[in-house]
Amino acid sequence: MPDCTYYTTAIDYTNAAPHIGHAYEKVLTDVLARFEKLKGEPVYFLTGVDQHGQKVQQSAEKEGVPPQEFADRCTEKFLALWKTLGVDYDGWAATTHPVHKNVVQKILQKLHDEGQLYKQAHRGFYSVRQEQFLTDKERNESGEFGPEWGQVVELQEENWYFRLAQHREWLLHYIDTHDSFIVPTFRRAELRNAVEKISGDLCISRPKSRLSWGIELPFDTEYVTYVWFDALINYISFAGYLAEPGSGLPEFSKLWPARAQVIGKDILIPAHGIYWSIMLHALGFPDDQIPTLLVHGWWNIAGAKMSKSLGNTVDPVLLAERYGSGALRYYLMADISTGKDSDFSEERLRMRFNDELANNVGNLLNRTLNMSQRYRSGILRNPPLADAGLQTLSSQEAPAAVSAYTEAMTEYRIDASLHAVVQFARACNQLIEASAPWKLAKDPTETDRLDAVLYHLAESLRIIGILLAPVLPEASHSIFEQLQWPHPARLRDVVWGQLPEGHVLGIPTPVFPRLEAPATPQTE
RNA sequence: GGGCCUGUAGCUCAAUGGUCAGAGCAGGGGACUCAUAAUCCCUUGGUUGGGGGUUCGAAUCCCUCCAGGCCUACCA
Repeated sequence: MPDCTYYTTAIDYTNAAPHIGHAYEKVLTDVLARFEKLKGEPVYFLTGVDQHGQKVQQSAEKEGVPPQEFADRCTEKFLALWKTLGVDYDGWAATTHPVHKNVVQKILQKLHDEGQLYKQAHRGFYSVRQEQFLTDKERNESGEFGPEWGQVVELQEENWYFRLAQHREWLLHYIDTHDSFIVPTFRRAELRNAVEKISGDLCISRPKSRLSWGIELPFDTEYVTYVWFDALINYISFAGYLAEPGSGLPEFSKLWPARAQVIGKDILIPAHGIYWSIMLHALGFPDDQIPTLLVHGWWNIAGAKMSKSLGNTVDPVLLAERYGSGALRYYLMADISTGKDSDFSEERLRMRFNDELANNVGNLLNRTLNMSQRYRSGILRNPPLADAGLQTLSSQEAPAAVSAYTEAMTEYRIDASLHAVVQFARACNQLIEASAPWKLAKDPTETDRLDAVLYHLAESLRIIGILLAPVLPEASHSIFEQLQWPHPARLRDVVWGQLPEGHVLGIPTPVFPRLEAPATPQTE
């Protein structure tokens, strides 16, 4: 068991600007990492960018800039977005980094020396214009390659192959005996069927004449390695695998295996489920060192048919500007159940934010502090009082909310964990109605009851602030400020009764101002 | 062609084979005034896509059909 919880995300390809799906995956992983911090556990969160490859090379040529410059420019957009969204990673995996290149080459050499790689000629149809070999998939109805491919010639080319098929039986057995390999479980069957159909090996090289923007094969310098042996290795190269002394990277044995590798459903088969697991196995990683793949779904675009002509991607930068990064983070976490798809809609973003955060949680804080200031000068007292409603809140509803939250978080069900928090806030609002502090305030004999109600509300809000921290770190901080709770968010503080007798609460300011529909909606 | 997922209230989604299929939003009615025109209570709304089957019992398991989505297709 590693000492430190390690999470990775897929690394994004630096050929286009980030969209909502990129933002979702990183926020999801950020929330998981922040939850570990909330528990006080060490965590290492790695994300990054995949900068090599043919598309980057082509796009750079088109713009007349060196590929590194093109990749860097695109990388900036991702870095800026993570900053805006509060994605707080510990390690940054950029595949053009020398440390990474070095590890990739060591791995290639090792596999080469052990006979896992071989060179073989392939004969096929090649499109000169598109600079790629064509398969039967590219043929049209009449069985020919259409004019979009330009001149098509039949030629022969030698390349390096990885003995993938040799590990097929191992992988099948591994899938069958390791329930937690793929989360959610319904993806296992899909992967298993794909593995059973593995027939050939994996081509892992491109001749430099066709692709120069990549990592050179150490044993055959006329070639660069292609995609998978470059990109996938980031998960271990930046975690300190085979690192030189003094590299400044983490100690590999403390991180590996990762608690989960967060990826989209589109890259489970074949990339991660097959190539990556077999690569690790071939490198000698034992079965208990193969990490869990947490496979998330996609955000589909509502009304896609209508806005197709406009290009229906959703720009997370624009959304964060319009609604704030907190609102966007909350929506992305609350409105999808991990693993499944969901429809993206700005209207739902506003609806959920307004209902659950502004009206429910935010207003709860506001009315509580306001009543405390108005009736009791903000001073908290906790008189012993036999009141069934208050007792239920403190001894049943609060602990139940915490345990439902924690359980859901542990199972990566962020939506369910947020639901538990919102439900608890709702119970607090109900308590206010039932106890009507504004009436108690008018009756001098009810002072104790008034104090007890306010104390219960303040404690509940303190707990809510803690639980919201992974998803809404800024809002959580501002709840604490208004409560004058001096500690950072820590899960151990969810124990009831931490606010001391005589504690003074702050002045209320809306933490979640209601969102209004913009004049020019993006996706509605 | 092969495979996977989904189909439950107007919308978004819940329900280890076991009370009467539940929440939130939206709709309708009412209450309250501490609060961000917020909150609270009551309420309308379902032949669980159709049809068979297994079972004492099915939204859940099996078969089949329908609809939608996704992956994959001797590969560079």
